[in-house]
Amino acid sequence: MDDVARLAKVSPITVSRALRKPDAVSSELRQRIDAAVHKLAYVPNLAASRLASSRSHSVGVIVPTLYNVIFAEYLLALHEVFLGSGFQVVVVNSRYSVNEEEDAIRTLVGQRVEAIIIVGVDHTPMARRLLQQSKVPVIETFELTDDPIDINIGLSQARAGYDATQFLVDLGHRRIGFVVGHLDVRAAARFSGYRQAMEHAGLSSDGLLAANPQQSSIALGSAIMGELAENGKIPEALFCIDDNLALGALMKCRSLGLQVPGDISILGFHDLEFAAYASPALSSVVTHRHQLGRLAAETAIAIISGKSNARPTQIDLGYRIVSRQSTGKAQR
Amino acid sequence: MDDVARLAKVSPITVSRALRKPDAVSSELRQRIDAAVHKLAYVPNLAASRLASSRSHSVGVIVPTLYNVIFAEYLLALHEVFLGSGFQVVVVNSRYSVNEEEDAIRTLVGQRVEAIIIVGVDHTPMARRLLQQSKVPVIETFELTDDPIDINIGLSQARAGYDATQFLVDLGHRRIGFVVGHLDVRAAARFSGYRQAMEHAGLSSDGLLAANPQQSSIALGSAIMGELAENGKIPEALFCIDDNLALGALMKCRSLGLQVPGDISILGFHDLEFAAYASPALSSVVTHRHQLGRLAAETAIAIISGKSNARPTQIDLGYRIVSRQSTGKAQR
DNA sequence: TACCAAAATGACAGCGCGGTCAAATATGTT
DNA sequence: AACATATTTGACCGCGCTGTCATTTTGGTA
Repeated sequence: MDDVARLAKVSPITVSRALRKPDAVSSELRQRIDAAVHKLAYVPNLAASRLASSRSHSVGVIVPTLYNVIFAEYLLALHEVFLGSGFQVVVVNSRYSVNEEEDAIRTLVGQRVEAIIIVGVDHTPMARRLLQQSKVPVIETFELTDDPIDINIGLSQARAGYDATQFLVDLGHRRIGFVVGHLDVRAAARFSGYRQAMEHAGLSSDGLLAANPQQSSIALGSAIMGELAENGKIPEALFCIDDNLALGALMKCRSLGLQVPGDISILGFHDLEFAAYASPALSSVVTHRHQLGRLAAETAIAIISGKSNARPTQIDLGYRIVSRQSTGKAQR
Repeated sequence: MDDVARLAKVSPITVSRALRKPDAVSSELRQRIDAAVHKLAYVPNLAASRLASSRSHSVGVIVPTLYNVIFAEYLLALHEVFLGSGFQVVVVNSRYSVNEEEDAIRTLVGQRVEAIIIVGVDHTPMARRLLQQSKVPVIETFELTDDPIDINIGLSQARAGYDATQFLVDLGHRRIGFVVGHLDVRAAARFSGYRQAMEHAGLSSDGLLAANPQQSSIALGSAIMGELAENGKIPEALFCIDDNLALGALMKCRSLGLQVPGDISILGFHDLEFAAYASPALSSVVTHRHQLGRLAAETAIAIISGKSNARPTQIDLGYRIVSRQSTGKAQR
């Protein structure tokens, strides 16, 4: 910065000011300084800036994985809102592990991010403490909890699982399979909803769980469907934990010559972009990832800038079941 | 840090040391310090640490978008390598704009990241200058260039486009359409390869470009195919800029009653995970995103840690065409 | 012209940590 | 016991910037 100041023949502090609040500096000096900055290709040291101002101008986001469109859409929405707000978005992934999540939190708190937006509501005790102690707004997303750290925006995964299952029950299906890859907490919540719905309907869910602890994918859905067929245990309906599994199962059914929804109904989850374009079009449960991301970011900005005096504790964004062609009435 | 030191009855500098190089401190003090750190839930201020040590322990990655599986896979590989290396990965997206890319570079240089890994080889003059002046290793990926800033790992997009087109030509197709959404630089390079191949084969490419400047998606592929059919301009073969468009087109063909590959051959690009599981399985061009990410990260680490004296300038990872069911010999 | 308020500029100190070197302590040798 | 050496701990300063307050300059008014 001294070099720039020397070149522009002003004091270093004026350079600092010209860079941060250009309006506070006369236009003549501003021009001289801009020219010097450009000539030297000077880039301020953010570490020093952050240390001196004790503001990081950044927010932290923790997602379980980057390798899932769900979170990509959510991050996209977050970025859209934060872009132009002057905040840098630091994205860290926890790889579905609460311990890695704790590390991620430590990193973000260490950076003194001004808000932390995190997927999920399950954390290690230390993680909770770090978040609380950091005094920054914390926004837990995707799920709902009775005991939010600060702000909680999401949907009830268990209720969504329940209602999705009920939707299949209402179509007259009795042997309803549950298909899942890696059973993370949210998938587990949906599963418990499924089991409850089955029980309430007086149906047994024994032997109807098709799980395979891998990253959910179209390939995995196809493989699981293949196994079900091989073992001759094809249910009347499948509730797949996400649309990737559902599409994979759908495609496998086609290559096995099974009619969807004639022989088997298939219901996905999340309503990914391709669901409506599959053939037959995939029924699914709409979750509002984009809205979730946008709302989380807007809430964070409102709190940071002190505009939000009465901050809401919890927002339930709900979900919606879309019935397309892949589900139909049971044939008896 | 002073609080921790007081609680552990040692000097602050010893706390600092115990946290950074635990081996340099006697086990008794280390235990006292760890206990104090835990009790206070102390998290060091990274800005101060970075300023004092002039090391950021972070690397910067710039991608055009997070909303594309290609880059998600690439980032996944990068993260895998950097995890446990002690480097934090800072991901910034440039939204396919060289100006936003320049901003992103400024941010990363401002943070004094210790390496910059960037998608693409086209930058503003100032961006090049900032990168060069920053003195950190710069790795340009995904494309190849004659004039790399530092290190360049990728594949020739133009040659891939050429060979993919030639593959369709060799099957006997003459009216080969090119389907693309938003035409970013890499898509443009593939397109130029396509045109060259068509020309060399003595074929006209007039009226065979089906472009729609949106984010490439299954929905878009479906829509574009729908338009082609409506206008009665269905080509014998389609080279789609990526598998999303290809799958969308494929599904649309099915709902239109068009035989693939009987009536029309469809070739995708990137060989996304679902390509092999589509029905008919999608022919595509394999690009090695995972390897690309891994290699970029490994190279970065090698250079930072000074292990790489003779650093390679350019690595060509190539590509490979996989012929599945969606492409077949021209029927005449 | 003298004076005042507002705008523009500058000086100083300190943000919290780590590099460097000095001091203290432990360990081994004769 | 006396000494040399290795190991452990501590003191000091500065990293590069910004908040605060002091000082200077500008423009407007009586």
